[in-house]
Amino acid sequence: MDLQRIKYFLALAEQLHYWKTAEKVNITQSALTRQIQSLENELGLQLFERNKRNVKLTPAGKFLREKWEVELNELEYIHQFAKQIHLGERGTITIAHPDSISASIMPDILAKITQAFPQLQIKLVQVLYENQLDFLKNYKIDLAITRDITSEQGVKSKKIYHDHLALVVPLEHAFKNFEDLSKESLKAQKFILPTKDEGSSYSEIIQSLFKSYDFVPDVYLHSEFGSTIIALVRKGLGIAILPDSYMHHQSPGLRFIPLPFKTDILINWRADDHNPVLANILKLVFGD
Amino acid sequence: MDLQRIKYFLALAEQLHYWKTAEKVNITQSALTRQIQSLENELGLQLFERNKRNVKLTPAGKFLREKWEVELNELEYIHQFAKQIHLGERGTITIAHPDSISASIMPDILAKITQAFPQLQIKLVQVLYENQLDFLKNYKIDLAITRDITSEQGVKSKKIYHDHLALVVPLEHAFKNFEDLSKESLKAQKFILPTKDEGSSYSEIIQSLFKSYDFVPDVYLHSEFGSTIIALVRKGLGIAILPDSYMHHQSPGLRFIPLPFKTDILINWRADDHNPVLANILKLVFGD
DNA sequence: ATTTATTAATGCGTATTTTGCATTAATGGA
DNA sequence: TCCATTAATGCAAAATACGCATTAATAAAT
Repeated sequence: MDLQRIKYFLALAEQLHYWKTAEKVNITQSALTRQIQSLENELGLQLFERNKRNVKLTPAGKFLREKWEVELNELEYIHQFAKQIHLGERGTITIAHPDSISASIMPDILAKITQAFPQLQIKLVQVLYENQLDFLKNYKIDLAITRDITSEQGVKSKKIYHDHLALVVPLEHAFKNFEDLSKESLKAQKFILPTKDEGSSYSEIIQSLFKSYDFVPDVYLHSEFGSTIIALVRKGLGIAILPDSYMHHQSPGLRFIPLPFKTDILINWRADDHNPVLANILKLVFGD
Repeated sequence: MDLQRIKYFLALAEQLHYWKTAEKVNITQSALTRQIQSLENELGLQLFERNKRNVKLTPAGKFLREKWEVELNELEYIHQFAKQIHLGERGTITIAHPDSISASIMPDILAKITQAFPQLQIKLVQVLYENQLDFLKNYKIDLAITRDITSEQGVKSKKIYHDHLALVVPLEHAFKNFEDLSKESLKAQKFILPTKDEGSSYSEIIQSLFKSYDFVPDVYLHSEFGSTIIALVRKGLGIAILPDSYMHHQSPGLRFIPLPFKTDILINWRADDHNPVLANILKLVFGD
């Protein structure tokens, strides 16, 4: 059954006149007659009571007119919706991101996305560094924003940003600026650092920082969670090294001392993910 | 858009394999390929991600699969329903009938109808004799069961039953049987009769009854409503002449004395009413 | 009662669309 | 590197839809 036929039927049901209806829907009266006839045959019922003079809906015709009207509208809406999905204007995307950038880069990115595609559903999740790739490959997340460089097969990666490391100390701490740091002064400190992860570029940068001062830090606590580390530093339990993005969090009682070490922020996604939503978001993130 | 195409799509969305799907829906793989292609063109979106080896739904395809499944089921249900309307198995019919037969013929008729067409909606109404034809012609009722013969243009009529007149008296009344009636005994009575209606065959029969005894009755009260008349008779306010169908009503305290006068019960309907429900009901009523 | 105007149905030739067959081209696995 | 699998495509045939002209039925006008 062709939906066009149903549209012809609806037009005729309104006009109740073959000629006028045919003109209105831009076919000849003969074609309209046959369309209605084949519709009736297909359904095995009569839609119109008609003689050579009058056209009138049968009870079944009246019923179908009402129902089809609704169904056609629904279908049209569905098709529009599907088109939006196709264009990447509708849909859901799950993004993992580190806590550190949740007050700096993430708000920028999210603002861009919601402005350009207000219909998109965005799910934000936090995933341990070690799980990110797994989650990506298993479709638990679609996009991973991370500080780790990956050369995993099937995962594409691109740098979108960078920030610097900073030494985080309580306000009353002796360290005021970068020049206060030395092998000796550092040796006296207790450190709270991120979980040491083999192959994590972020950890490596911190290691190379310590190497540049030629000493091994006294690390008595590891945490993957920046907010935990910050809380501990504020309580005077040690000092930390964190990306300076944390300065954007509201963190009174702390001093950030910038260090000359860059950390990259990358965005990872499945190479074979053809979801138009992803394409749109990547375009948006790389666009400027 | 052809619904058949959507069915092909749904089949392919399940199998994700052109050859197998084509076989299943009894067309060739080439035809299926083109059906899907034209569906995609028509919608302006991609339904499947495919290379020469794999077939996979796009997000829009997934969405449409889900929605179309529902819509197609709805449409199928609607078409079945319409078919039932066409066959006169579904629908509504409004029937007017006199109060007198509501405990005798009507239950029989209604039992027949609901047994044969359990899905039918029947509306029963009581209409004054004088309004019946108007209501019929103005589509307020579809069927009028009445005691009046009509030769109205455009209204068909057929006798379906007859009953007899009966004299209705209180139990303690002197009249016990037909032989007690005479010109003199009748003259002493007060009568409660139906509203006298010009051209009403029912009234005419009652008139001819009185003529056969050659007297003019003392009628001090008219009512169109049999139940009213019966209540008045029971209270001793007079005697009445009613169809003996009223005997089927539960009416203690009354005696029905049968009279040798028949009244016909007819069924009227619009000659140009092609509602299949009506046809079915007429067939049922006349069928035996 | 007869004529006229209107209008849905239909026969027929043409145009369009769909289909099946055979082939091609891409791709994953041996 | 070869082979098997499989979606896409060129082409001719079949099916379907369409428009034009005509027909037949009927309501309105005379």
